[in-house]
Amino acid sequence: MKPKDEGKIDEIYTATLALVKEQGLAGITMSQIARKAGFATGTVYIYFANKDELIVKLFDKCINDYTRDHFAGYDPSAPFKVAFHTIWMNMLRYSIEHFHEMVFIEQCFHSPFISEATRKATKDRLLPWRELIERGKKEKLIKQVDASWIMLFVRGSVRDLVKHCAYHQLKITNEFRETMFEMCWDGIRD
Amino acid sequence: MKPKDEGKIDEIYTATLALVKEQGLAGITMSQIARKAGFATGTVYIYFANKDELIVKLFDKCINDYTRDHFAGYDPSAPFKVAFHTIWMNMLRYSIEHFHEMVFIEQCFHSPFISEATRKATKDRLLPWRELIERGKKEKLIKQVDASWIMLFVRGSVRDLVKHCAYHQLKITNEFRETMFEMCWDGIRD
Amino acid sequence: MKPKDEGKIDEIYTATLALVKEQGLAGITMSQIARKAGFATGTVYIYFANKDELIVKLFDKCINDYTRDHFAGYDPSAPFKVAFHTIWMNMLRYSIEHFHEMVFIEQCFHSPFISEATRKATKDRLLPWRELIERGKKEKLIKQVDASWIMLFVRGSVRDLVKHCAYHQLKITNEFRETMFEMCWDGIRD
Amino acid sequence: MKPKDEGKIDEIYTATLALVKEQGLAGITMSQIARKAGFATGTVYIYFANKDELIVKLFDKCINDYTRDHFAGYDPSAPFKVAFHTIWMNMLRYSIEHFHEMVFIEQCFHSPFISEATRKATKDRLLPWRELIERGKKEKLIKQVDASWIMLFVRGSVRDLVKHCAYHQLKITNEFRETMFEMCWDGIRD
DNA sequence: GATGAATGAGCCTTCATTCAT
DNA sequence: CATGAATGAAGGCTCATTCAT
Repeated sequence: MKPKDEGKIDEIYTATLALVKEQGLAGITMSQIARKAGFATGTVYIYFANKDELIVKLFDKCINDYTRDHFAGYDPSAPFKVAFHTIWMNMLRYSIEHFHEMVFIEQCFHSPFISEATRKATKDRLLPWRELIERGKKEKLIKQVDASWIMLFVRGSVRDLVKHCAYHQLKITNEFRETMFEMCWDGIRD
Repeated sequence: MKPKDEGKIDEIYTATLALVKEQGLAGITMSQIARKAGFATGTVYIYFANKDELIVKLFDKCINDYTRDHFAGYDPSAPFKVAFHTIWMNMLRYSIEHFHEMVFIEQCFHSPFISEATRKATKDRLLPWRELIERGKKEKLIKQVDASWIMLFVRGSVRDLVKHCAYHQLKITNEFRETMFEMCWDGIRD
Repeated sequence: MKPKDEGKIDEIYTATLALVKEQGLAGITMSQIARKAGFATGTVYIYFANKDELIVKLFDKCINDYTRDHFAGYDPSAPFKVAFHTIWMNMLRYSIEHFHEMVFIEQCFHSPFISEATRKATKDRLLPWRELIERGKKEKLIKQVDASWIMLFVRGSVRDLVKHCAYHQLKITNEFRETMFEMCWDGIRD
Repeated sequence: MKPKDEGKIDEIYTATLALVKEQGLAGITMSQIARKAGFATGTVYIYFANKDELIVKLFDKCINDYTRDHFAGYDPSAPFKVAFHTIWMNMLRYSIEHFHEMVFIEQCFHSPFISEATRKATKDRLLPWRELIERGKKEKLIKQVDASWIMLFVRGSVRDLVKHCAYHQLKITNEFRETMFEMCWDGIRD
């Protein structure tokens, strides 16, 4: 008996992400995905009930990875700026290494695939990040501004920088990283 | 093709933008657009040769408006920070008042509708903005960082802030505007 | 403007019935139906939301016609045997002239298309027929047997006779009609 | 192909008949059959080359049983009415005890599975039944009517009565049997 | 010009059949 | 033999586009 090969799920995910990056959510087809992943159309339906489920499950996985990666090596007891730096760099790294995922998540937010509920659930996963910002405010290290605004300010700038680099095939140097970090930091510090 | 009723084009545009905001580029259909605009499917084809042309023309119009609006009331001979403030506020205002357009542009960037050439042509239109940044660098008012990075840093943060406000139906107060401006400004100033 | 041509519905029905007679409900396809009716596949979907709806609506129409036709020229105040004769002949005529419909109804009864509720609703429509049988019993003209059994005895024999004739392309003469009627009548009379 | 486990064939048959009764020939799938029979899809293909063969062989088996059962305990030398009674009761018993088979046979007649030839071959198997009818005519015990008509008259009424009982879960009493027999008999006797 | 019915190519999905284990 | 994952042809349905009114 041939057991279900769960590894195929990742191949399907990878193929989907690549196609969405190239063509957007509009216009990708199940047969394209299957072809790119290297098997027959029907095979995709062994692992996913339908296109919708494939997109939604991939979305969930991406959101999971995205939020989890923020906190790699994060030590909440470290000094604020150190902790902030850790998360900021994680955010940057994820965006660079998972550019396809970033694009996919963005496209999903305005699509018939993702429900309002899913959209809203996403932000709860970044609670420790929000708490860190609040701590920074309490320690008078950063501006007394609504934490959401700080978070968005940081994420928005990171995202557009990464996109730019991705589109223009720029290598992202350590110098770039630190320069960008300084800009963010200067923007929010008290 | 010289249609009598030029206003219909705008109604088609408005309908399209609203639908894309709700459902993304994926899943909008010509008949949906027509219905939302208030006329028959065939009518859309009197004003646009096909779906592709509709999307591309709307994209062009959006990019045009977007870039043009940056420079409303912009006086290149004003002091740097004043000029920068003008453009920054224009950018913010556009993003707020034309949220649908912003979403649409974003979705188009990863879609089969927009070619690589179109994508790249966009940035030429912001030349005066780039020149202003270069001037700020020369006047040692802002950091000695690649102008593109400054531009992206600014735009990215503005975009995510506006998105957040749009999704959460937050009113955007003058206090908010100035606070955000301060963050951007502190981020880039020397 | 091209108005919806309701006549197309009948053409679709006719095509469907012919195909079901030839191939059974199993194996008829929407494109076959469309081709036989003489238009494109998509056209069928202008008049019916999906295959299911097409089958169910056709089934309803057939049941309607079938039951209605029983009572053509039926005079409840006529002597029992005359009234019975009228309905019996109507039943026979319908089965002969609407052989396709008969086959279709039969196939639907054991199909995923027809619900239990629909199945049960059908028999209510033959109430006057049942009442006539009850009257015959009261007048001691026919056997004191459950009315359903009488009805089924009659319908079953008629159906199989008609099927036989249809399959063997036999002409149905008046002599045949009267002979068959006599058999039925002798079977149930007291 | 000499499969070890001949019993599996019967399980496949039983599963198929049950499914056809529930859903009709339309809409039954090989995997449904396999699941209902209790093994894997591929297993069915060890015993039958394909779906077509499965249906046709089952059809043949059903027709065989059906016709064979007519003549259980049948003594051609018995008086006509006794012999007729025997066969009539056999026919009724089969229809009751093999209701699924009856439905299946009926569905097959209008399906792409059964050829015209198969359809016609069926009736040859009832030759002794036809001969008995002819004998009854010669003995002036029954009406001088085409034997086929007599046979169909009898079979049709039996079938619909049984269907009715099956659908309404009625118990079939001996009284019912004899009453029905009387109706048939009165219908055909001279 | 405006309409919306008609068209048919193409997408999602199912399912008969095969085949590696 | 038995299994059920893999395959891909074919069917249901959608939707961009055309065209008769």
